[in-house]
Amino acid sequence: MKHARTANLLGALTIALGDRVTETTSESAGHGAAAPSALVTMYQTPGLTIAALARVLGLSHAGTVRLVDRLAADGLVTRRRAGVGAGADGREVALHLEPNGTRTARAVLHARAAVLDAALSTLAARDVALLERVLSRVLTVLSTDPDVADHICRLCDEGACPTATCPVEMAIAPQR
Amino acid sequence: MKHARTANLLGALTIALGDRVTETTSESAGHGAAAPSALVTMYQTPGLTIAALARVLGLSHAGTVRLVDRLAADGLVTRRRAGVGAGADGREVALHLEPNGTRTARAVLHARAAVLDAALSTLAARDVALLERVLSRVLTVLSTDPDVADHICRLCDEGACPTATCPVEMAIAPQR
DNA sequence: CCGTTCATATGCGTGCCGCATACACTTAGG
DNA sequence: CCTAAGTGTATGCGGCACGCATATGAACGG
Repeated sequence: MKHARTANLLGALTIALGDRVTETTSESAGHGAAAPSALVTMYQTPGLTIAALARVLGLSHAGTVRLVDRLAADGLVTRRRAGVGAGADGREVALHLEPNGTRTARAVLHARAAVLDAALSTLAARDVALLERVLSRVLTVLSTDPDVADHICRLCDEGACPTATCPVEMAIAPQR
Repeated sequence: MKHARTANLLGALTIALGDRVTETTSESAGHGAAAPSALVTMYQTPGLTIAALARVLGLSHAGTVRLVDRLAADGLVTRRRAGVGAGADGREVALHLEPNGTRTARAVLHARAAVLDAALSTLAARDVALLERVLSRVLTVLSTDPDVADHICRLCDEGACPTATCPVEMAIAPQR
């Protein structure tokens, strides 16, 4: 415990922001805590299979099936047959957002960004830049393999942080 | 969205650390996600009532009753009659940790600190000091009233961050 | 063809929560 | 006092979301 006080403050911030992000994104999506991540993931990676989505979300396959059921019942998501081309696998399902789902995913990203931006609102520009550097370094430490990386970034806005510059992606790039 | 990339990295860190802290503390406590906070709160504020604990945890009163039921069934917590003195209220219950509960609360705090400290492990001392200052500033912004403050600090280690120096407490001190 | 493997789906049980209500005790009014 | 309102705690009930075990249907090697 080399940095007890800093660690404790970091834990408090994690709770404070985590609560607020979970609350606002769930509300935006009109579903439980897992739905926002699912919508954002499908928004940024259209055509995902159920199994792939389950890995990103850290849910069981069964739980992911039920989650997609709920989102589909709400008209946010559709299951299509995957791979119309040569290597088609009739068992797989390709997940795509409906227009409503796309709007909802954008709303989720917007709600999340609003919470996080507000937290940074009183920092001086220099402090923001320094924080950005430190955050990148910490995220690099936590990104141990591609599965973990996808899980960490399940709610990320790739527009704000392109894959090419994402510290999480760069940390595990050799393992892709 | 003035600081889109920094905000996004902060969100990713919130998810990464939040997941790990929730997982390890729940495992340490041998119960669900709310139990660690409950144990730590009772550890640092012995004799709390159910209503007060419910406010800190952000649960309904009924949910808190059930949570205490589970912890008591496990031999971690006892309900005692509150206020043996003059202003005794026979309806109130004073929550106290059993020896096992105290050990478990310490294990929870240790597990949390281990996760957070590991995240900071590769930072230079200067960067840690900088981060500590920035975190304090951000937490100040998020601490709007005493209820929010108690909720943010529900899993905090007061030994690592005494009330007198806690930015969350200082921000809402005038309202106490 | 036939068995194995794999992706998806479903039956069933569980954990944890909230709402509405009941109960226990306190306090204020007549 | 005795009654009525108020407050802290507890319980009946239902729901959401998840996991485990298993079923269904498609792909592929032999």
